[in-house]
Amino acid sequence: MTTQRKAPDAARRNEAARRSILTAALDLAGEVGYARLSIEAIAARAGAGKQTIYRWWPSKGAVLFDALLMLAEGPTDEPADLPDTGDLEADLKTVLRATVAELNEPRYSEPMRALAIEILLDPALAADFAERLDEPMREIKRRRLRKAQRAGQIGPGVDLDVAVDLLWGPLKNRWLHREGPLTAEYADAVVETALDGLRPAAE
Amino acid sequence: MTTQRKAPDAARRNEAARRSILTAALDLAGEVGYARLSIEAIAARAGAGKQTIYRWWPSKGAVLFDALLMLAEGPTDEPADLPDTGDLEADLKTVLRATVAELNEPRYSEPMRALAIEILLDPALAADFAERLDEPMREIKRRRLRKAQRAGQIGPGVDLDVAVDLLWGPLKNRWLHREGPLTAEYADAVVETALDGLRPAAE
DNA sequence: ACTGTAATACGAGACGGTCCGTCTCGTCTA
DNA sequence: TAGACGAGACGGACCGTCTCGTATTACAGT
Repeated sequence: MTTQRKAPDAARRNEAARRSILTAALDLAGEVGYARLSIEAIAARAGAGKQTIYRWWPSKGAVLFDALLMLAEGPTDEPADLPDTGDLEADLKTVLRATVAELNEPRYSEPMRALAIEILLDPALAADFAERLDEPMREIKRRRLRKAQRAGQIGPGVDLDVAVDLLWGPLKNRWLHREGPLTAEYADAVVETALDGLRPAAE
Repeated sequence: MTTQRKAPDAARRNEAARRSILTAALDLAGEVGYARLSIEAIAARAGAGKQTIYRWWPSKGAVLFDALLMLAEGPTDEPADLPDTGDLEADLKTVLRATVAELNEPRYSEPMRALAIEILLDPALAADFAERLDEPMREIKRRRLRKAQRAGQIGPGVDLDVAVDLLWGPLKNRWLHREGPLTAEYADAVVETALDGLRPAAE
């Protein structure tokens, strides 16, 4: 008794169909938003049968996930490491400003928002996303902060996970909940306030 | 030509039906989660007709919103102001620990999560929520921080909106995205780190 | 290398199911 | 007597599964 009902043959997979499905998912997510995004519409737009989608992806969210991975695989791959010029504040501003720019780009932002919402609804997708993208990204951030901590630019008692939450969390919130405009100035203010703290500078 | 098709007569409203619908919504949200929460199920559970729901609420999210307001209207009403003992750090820890406790209470947390998700999908509900709950709450937080700033416990150059984001944002993120356990210790660490900043204490 | 055959992914869409939001009913109440 | 109420029928949108006939692929055996 196998748990798998069917194991589709990856060697026979139609690459053109895969690409047109992912592209259709991205386009539709950008055009109609998450609430009106349906697998039927994706299949119709892609000129694909619904079964082709269900054969290769377990859920709508998984399609979106792969679609965004395809979009991210641009010219160069692997973000590897965060910049380290020795100036922590400048480096963080560079990174967060880049994030702001990306989140203001509808081509990325709308499908990403759709994925974020789907993740809230689907624990299996959440686990997959956390393992394949979120946790690796967090480790990259943690690594940059750890170097800064060793260099004495971050206090020795600071929990680096809390530090990551403080730096990237506010941006994520503003973006997902559309709480306010996402600007480079806001990113800078977050970095400065997180680094210096709320208390006035000690004399 | 009126925009309103019908204006139901509030004076004739059945209070028992209203309460049983809101209670059913809360119970179902807690039992099956947002993904499986349907208006049909709420009506069935409440022993109400679907039309009764559609007559008084514009959307599923609006029902949840009212249900949570009903739940919050406990013994005493009006949270009014955040505590001010003069010790900003202690006061913030008190408040955030209370928030943590509330968010760990399934009776509040599950319907709240359902509402949070619905808000992401429904701009009209988002606007309503922001106006009636989120912005007033933010103003209360801002007011407490402003007092601290005047008392010299927060730097004069600090943007209080950014400060609110730094203090409450990480908690909200952990809760909504289930990124990690929501503990009093985490709340304390956020307060300490946000107040002191990431940089080592100046000598 | 060439070609025949079996396997299987593919596009298309039918199917029963759930839930949507609207619409009648007949009843009950203010 | 007007209007809210419980109940549920209705058409429509998608869901996820299934069954077609077609097209493509892997793997023979010569």
